[in-house]
Amino acid sequence: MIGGMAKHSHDRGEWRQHAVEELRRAGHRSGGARSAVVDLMAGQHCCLTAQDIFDRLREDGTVVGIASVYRALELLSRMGLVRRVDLAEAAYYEPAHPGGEHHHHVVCDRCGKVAQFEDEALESAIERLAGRLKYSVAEHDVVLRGACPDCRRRGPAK
Amino acid sequence: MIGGMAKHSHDRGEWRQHAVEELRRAGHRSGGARSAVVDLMAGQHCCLTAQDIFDRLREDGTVVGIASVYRALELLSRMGLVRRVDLAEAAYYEPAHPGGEHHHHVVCDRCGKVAQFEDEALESAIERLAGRLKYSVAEHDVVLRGACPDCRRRGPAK
DNA sequence: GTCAGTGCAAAGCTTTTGCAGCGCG
DNA sequence: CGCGCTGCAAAAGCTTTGCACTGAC
Repeated sequence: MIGGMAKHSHDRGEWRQHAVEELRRAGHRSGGARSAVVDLMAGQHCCLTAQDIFDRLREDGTVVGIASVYRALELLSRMGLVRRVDLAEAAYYEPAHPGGEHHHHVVCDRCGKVAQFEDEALESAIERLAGRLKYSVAEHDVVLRGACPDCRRRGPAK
Repeated sequence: MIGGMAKHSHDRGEWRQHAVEELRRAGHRSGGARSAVVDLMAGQHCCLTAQDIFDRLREDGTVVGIASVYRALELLSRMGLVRRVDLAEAAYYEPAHPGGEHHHHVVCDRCGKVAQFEDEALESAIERLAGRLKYSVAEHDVVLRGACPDCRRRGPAK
């Protein structure tokens, strides 16, 4: 359940279609840069930085301005279509699935590798706790930090 | 290792003394800027940005370079004496209490106000979940986002 | 006396913004 | 054909780094 196994019930096209539809419904036109970002994001199950997205698009031969990548992510994020996760180095973005499907992240202290996990007990603890706060809680993020299996095996740091 | 049991009432001086001691024990000399940061942090129970610290020190008549504030926080953070919390706008720092006393944060989407909470059930959910991961988890952060009581009362956003 | 700690200024990064031109609808 | 989308370049934060100087030990 950690690394790269894509075992989501959602297939990529589903999210892509949903996103495109929502964008149009909100009155947005379909330009090249944002479409490219949406297409790329549709193939992701975990998080990428704006720079990652910019680089991957370029590798694929789709050259866009990085400002447009940021603008697209900002819009998608504001519309709830992507989720933004702020880590120390930069902001990461990943497709948000409407069904409430939902994961969080573990970051390796040493090499920076990010993995994801899901946990039902965690979610319900947060839900219950949120009900007791004076804030009306809309979202949440959990970030764990530690040593990934590789770094762990390589022995204590430094 | 993760959760604490009850909440200790640490007084400020206790943390300050502990920090000073640890610093000396690690072979660090005692300069003006870092001491000022330690003194200020000792009086905090929740998080401040580097800029906040810089400003408050200046208000108190203690003028230091902001680079020194960052250097002090980086060191204290690396030594586990302060905890660093990365939010969208900037990094926040707060004293870390050795006893495992431990809280998390709720951020208002609208006005940015940060509050804190503790939850035993949350801590143990995280502890249990961490045991199942391939990473060896050392730390964790939980950030909730939503509307604070004031913004909530002021009615739906925008 | 040495060398860690400090301040200032400059540089580095990520992210945002201004603006002119292009092209979707 | 108007206005939203885009790219470029410049600007705007936050944070780090280079360097010379000061002061703790």
